[in-house]
Amino acid sequence: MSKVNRERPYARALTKLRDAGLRPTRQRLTLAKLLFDGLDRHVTAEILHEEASARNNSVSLATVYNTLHQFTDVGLLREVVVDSGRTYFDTNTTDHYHFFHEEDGRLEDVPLGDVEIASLPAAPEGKAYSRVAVVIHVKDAD
Amino acid sequence: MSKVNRERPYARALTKLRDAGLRPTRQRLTLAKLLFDGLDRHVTAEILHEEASARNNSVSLATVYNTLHQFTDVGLLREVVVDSGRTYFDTNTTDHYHFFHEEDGRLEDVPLGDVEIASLPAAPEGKAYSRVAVVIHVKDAD
DNA sequence: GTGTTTGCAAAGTGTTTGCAATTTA
DNA sequence: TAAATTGCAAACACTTTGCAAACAC
Repeated sequence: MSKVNRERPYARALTKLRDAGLRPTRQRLTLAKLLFDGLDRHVTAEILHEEASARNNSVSLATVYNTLHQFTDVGLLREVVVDSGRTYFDTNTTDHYHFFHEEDGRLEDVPLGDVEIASLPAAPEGKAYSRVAVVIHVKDAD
Repeated sequence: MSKVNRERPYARALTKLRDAGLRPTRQRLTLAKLLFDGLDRHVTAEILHEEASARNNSVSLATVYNTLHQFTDVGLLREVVVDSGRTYFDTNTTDHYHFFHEEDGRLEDVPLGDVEIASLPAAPEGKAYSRVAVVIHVKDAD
């Protein structure tokens, strides 16, 4: 049973990489295992870099950046902009929104169905919608 | 008549600063005149710095940054996050949303009434809403 | 073996800060 | 003249890049 628990994340990561056409290198596997653990995650390059180091699977920060962008390019991740000066990557690539916790800079998913947008303005002349980003800023209640 | 046209922006800028309790220095007046020209503007520090220089009213970039933050602190401006790595400041401090033009990084106001949000999720336990940011990304239509 | 990937260190952006000189009230 | 403000240059945080060494197939 311990064998199964150890191997499932590895198999999942391997499949993700193979399907995306990315060589399953040690570094990519390390990061993929950290990212695609089954839960929706929101990470910065620095956090992911630290997590890899903490597991004795160090990946250089430059490679973490490069890998996050590669994963984004092939659709495994999505970039989220909530903070100028820090880039967040989201493992949930489906349409959805976010809570942004102002106190600690944490992001939390809000399912698409939890926000009902009844009307939107027409797109400007010659323009088409690309996507609608909704960030609900929350802070500690009094 | 030319006199009136030249002086009105100056008077408006002066009033803005006085009301905010900021000393009307040459630099603040220059930036206030550029910002509060009656239209809603979305600027970065670099753009504003260039505009001041172009009018032979140079303000050092450090002062532009400091001034934008001071204006924000006293409520004359609002910060908008749409792009990690670049801070935009908005002269429209009322509640409203934005179009973000993906091609050129330009921001455009969307009046509050043009977006109707019929429902929102409950704020997480112990949290309260701070504000809801809506950014409608648009791109050139085919 | 050959092309891909990695890691380092250097460079690049956008932004902030310490402090002496200047300006404002 | 006392306190606030400015501008410079240096420091900063985050990110990207060039290139030689290491790796995957």
